[in-house]
Amino acid sequence: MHRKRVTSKDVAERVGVSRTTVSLVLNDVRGIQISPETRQKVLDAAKELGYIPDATAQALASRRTRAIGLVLTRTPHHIATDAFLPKIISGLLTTAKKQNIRILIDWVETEHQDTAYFELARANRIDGMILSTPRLDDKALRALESVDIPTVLMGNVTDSNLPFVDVDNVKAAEKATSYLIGLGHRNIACISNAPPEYTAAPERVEGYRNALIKAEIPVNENLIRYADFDPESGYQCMKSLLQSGERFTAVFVASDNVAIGAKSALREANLRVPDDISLVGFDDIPWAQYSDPPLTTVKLPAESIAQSACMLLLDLIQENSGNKRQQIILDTELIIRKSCKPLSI
Amino acid sequence: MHRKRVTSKDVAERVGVSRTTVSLVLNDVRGIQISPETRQKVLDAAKELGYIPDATAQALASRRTRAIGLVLTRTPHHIATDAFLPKIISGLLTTAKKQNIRILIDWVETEHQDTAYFELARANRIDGMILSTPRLDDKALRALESVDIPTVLMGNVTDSNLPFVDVDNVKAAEKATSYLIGLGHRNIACISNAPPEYTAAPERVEGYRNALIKAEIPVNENLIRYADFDPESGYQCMKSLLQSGERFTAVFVASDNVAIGAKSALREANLRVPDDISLVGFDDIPWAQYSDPPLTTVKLPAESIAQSACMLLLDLIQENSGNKRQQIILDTELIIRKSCKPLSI
DNA sequence: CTACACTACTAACACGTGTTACTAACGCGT
DNA sequence: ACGCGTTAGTAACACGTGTTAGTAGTGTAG
Repeated sequence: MHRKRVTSKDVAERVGVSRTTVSLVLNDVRGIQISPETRQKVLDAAKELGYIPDATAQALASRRTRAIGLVLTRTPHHIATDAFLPKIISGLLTTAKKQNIRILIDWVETEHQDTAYFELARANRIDGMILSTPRLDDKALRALESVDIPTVLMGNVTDSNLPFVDVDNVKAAEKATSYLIGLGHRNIACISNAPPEYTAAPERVEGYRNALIKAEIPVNENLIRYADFDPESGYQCMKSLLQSGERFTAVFVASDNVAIGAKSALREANLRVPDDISLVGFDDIPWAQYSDPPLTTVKLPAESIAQSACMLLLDLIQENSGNKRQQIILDTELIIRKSCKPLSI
Repeated sequence: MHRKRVTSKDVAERVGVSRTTVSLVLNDVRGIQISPETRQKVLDAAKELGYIPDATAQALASRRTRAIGLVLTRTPHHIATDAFLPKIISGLLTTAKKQNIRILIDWVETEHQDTAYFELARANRIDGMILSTPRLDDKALRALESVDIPTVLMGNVTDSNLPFVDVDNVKAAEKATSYLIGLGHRNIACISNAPPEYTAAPERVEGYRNALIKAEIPVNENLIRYADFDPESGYQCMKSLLQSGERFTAVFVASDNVAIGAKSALREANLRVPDDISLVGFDDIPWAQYSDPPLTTVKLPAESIAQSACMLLLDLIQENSGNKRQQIILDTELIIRKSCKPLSI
C-alpha cells in the first residue's frame, strides 16, 4: 500500500509550470528571474503536497551527497570502549545539522586501510571524510593524499600535508607533568594513551620528557609505558610499573580512559590516590570529575575539535580551496581536581 | 585534476559487451544466462579499471540506499555523556558491515519529533531506521506507525506495535533489588535511569517495587528518584535522598552512568561504598568494573541488542514481512562485584 | 519600424545505474 | 526444410533531480 511518492513533477503540474521552475525556486538559485507570484505558488504547492526531494536523485544530479563520513580506524573493541566518542559524535552532529549535512559513520580495519578509505568516497556515498585518531602506514597515507577526496584528520600524522585538527600534545603533556613536578614529585612515571604508531602517543611522552628535562630531573626510561586506549591496557601498564621495582610517587597517564584501569591496579596493590600516588589524566572524559577522587586532567575541547573538523571539511568541499595548507591547533587546559597531592618527605 | 570516473559503460566498452551485461554479471543476477568466459572477462576488466559503482545512481535505480539510520532522540548533551553509545555503535557497525550496509547517524530534537523522523526516510536517504531509547508522544508514535518506513526500536514503548529489541527491565531490576534484599538490606532506595516518560525508567522502578513486595517490605515512595541519564543527575538525586532524612543502607541505581554521579555524592557525604551504603547499578558500561569499588550491576548485552536490532531491521527491509509482530527480548545477567556488602546489624 | 535588452520562463540533456522486453543465433528432432 | 526451445546477449526505458541553452513576449531607444 505504498503511497505514491511526490516528485517535483507533481508540484510543477499542480502549479502549471515546468519542473525546471520548481527546481529553481526550491533551490533558490541566484541570478535567475522568477516572478514573486509564481515563486510563492510553487512554495505553497510544495508544502501542500508534502514534497520532499529525493536525496539520491539530487546527489546523482548535483554530484553532492550532503553527507560526510566519520571514519574510525580502530578495532570494534576499541570503539566500544572509547569514552571520547560520544562527545565527538555529539559535536559533529550539532555542527553538521546546522548545514543540513548528514553523518555516515564507518570503521576500517587496519589491514585493509589502503583501499577501504576510498570505497566510501569513490562510490560517492560521501562528499568528504573525517579520520579519527588515524594510524596510517606510508602506503595508505600517500594514496590518501594523491586521491582528491576532501579529508580532515582528527589528530595529526607526522609527515603528512593533510589538513588536521589537533591540540598541542607536547605542550599539554608538559604542562601536566610540570604540575606534578611543581608539587614536589621527582619520580614520575608515564603511561601513554596508545601504541607509539599513533602520533599523539609519542608526542605526549615527549612533553613528559621535556618537563623532566627542564626541571633537570633525569629521565628514567623504565618508568615509561605505552597503553592501548582501553582501561584494561592501563591496568596492565600500571601492574607492569609496580612489578618493575622502580620507585615513583606520581604518574602522568595520557588518557583518562587508560587512567581508569591504571587506578584499579593501584587499588589492587593497596595504594591510595592521591595519598600514596598522585595521578594526572588526559582528555577530561565526562566521568573524570566523578571518579574517586575526582581526576586532575588535561581538558581536550572535544566539541571544538569536532566542530572545527567539520567546518574545515565543509570548506574543503565547497571551495576546493587549492593548496592552502589548513591545520588547526586548539588549546588545552589543565583541570585541577583531587587526584594529586604535594609530595611530603 | 579530476581523474575521470570509471563507469560501467567503460567496463562494457573494454570488454566489448553491453552495459546491461556488465550490470548482470557484477550483481550476480540469478536465472540469467551469461557464458563463463564473458563473465570472467567482465570481472577482470572491472578489477583492472578499478570500477566502483556509483552508490547514488544505484540507489536511485534500485530504490535501495543500502544505508540505515541510527536515530538518537536525545539532546546533544545527553549524547555526549552517554556511556552506552560506543557499544551500540560498535555492535551496529560490525553487524551492518557484514551485509555491506552503511550507518547514518542522526539525532532529533524532541520538539520536532513528528516531522523529523521521516525526513531521512522520505528523502530516501536510508532504507530503514533504528530509534534509540525513544520517547514518543502519541502524535509522533501514530505517525510513525502509519507511514511505512521500516523501523525498529531499541527499548520498547508502551502502546506501540512497532518491532523492538529490549531486555526485560522489570525482571532485571527485580533481580538486582532482590540481591540487595538477600544481603539483608531492608531500607533500599531507588534512583531510576531517566524521567518516567522513557519507558525503561518506570519499568525498572516497577521491578524494584516487585522485589520489595515479594519480600514483604513496605515500599517507601520517598526513597524513589528519577534521574536524567547523566552522572550529574545521579549526583543530584543522591543528594536529594541524603537530604530527605530517610534512612537507607542500599541503593539500586538503574544506570551505571547515573550511579557514577550518585557515588560521588555519597563520597561528599563521607559515606563509603560498600561499608556504609551498598550500590547496584544497571547496564555494565565498560567502566563499571574499574570503578572503586568495582560496581555490581546488571549486564545489558549491548552488542546483542545492536546486532538484533540491525538484523531485525534488515529483515523488515528485505521481506517487508507483513504484519508479523516482531519483538525480541534479550537476557540480562547480574554481575556481582564489590559494591555491595551484607547488612551487619 | 527596427534592433536590442530584459523578463520569465521551458525543452532537453546529463547524472550512472537497474531491469524488462525483446532478438539473433544455434542446435535438434521430425 | 521447418518449427521450436534454449542460449547469450542487447536496446531502451526508468529512477528524480540539476542545469544549460534557448525562446517567446514585452518594453524601449534610435
